[in-house]
Amino acid sequence: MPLSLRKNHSPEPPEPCALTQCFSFLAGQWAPNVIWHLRAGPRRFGELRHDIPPISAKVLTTRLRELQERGIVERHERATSPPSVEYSLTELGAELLPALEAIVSVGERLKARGARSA
Amino acid sequence: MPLSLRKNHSPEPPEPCALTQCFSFLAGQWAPNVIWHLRAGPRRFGELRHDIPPISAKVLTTRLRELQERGIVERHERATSPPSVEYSLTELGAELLPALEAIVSVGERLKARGARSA
DNA sequence: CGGTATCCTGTGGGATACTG
DNA sequence: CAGTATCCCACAGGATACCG
Repeated sequence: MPLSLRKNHSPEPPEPCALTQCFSFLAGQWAPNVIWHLRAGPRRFGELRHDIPPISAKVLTTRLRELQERGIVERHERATSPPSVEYSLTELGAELLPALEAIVSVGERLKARGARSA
Repeated sequence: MPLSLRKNHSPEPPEPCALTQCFSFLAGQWAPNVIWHLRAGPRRFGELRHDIPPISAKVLTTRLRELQERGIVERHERATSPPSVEYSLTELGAELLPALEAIVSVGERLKARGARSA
């Protein structure tokens, strides 16, 4: 049976590629971590910087700006001295959490079962 | 209240960073797509190449080799002419599917609600 | 504290050509 | 068909320095 006649599995990811679409919300290896560390509530820039292993200020800023533009996180600035800025998930952003939780839980399981990760 | 005294949210991702660990299984933007297109059963190299939007042979090979080493996919070669090679998910690899499904479904929802993705 | 500006690098990934 | 071999590049991300 020629290859060309083989039915295309993947009855069709509802869109050209829903997966890719979806991963675009998590673009850059740090975005998921940012979202993750905001899951319990608002958090300040410096806190995020320390929460998330070794992320540079530059990259953190960049990711936060992106996530803002995509409506995933919100920025709240308070005019104090020294300055204080809090970031939090929007309602939209919160919707990503179940997916991240799924990823975490499967990651744990795989690790427990001895899968190599790098 | 000084920043340093603020309780660390994220009661602790069970490990240093389970999320990161977990994402490492999906490293490279294509890996998830490979896994995804194997979800319905074994698939040949050329089929994957055509299933997955515009992935180059080189990259597909690379990702497949990696996923093999991590015990996520299996390679089955048949000594025919022309050669035929099928790839499939291992039991371990199949465990990633629920997470991918979660990602897809949330991606759909976000798109429907007008979130920008890039 | 919460960033920006600059510079630099690694590497994921594309294009093209070739092979068993 | 199922790759390998080369070459090449964009760009995510790190380091360092500086600013309001």
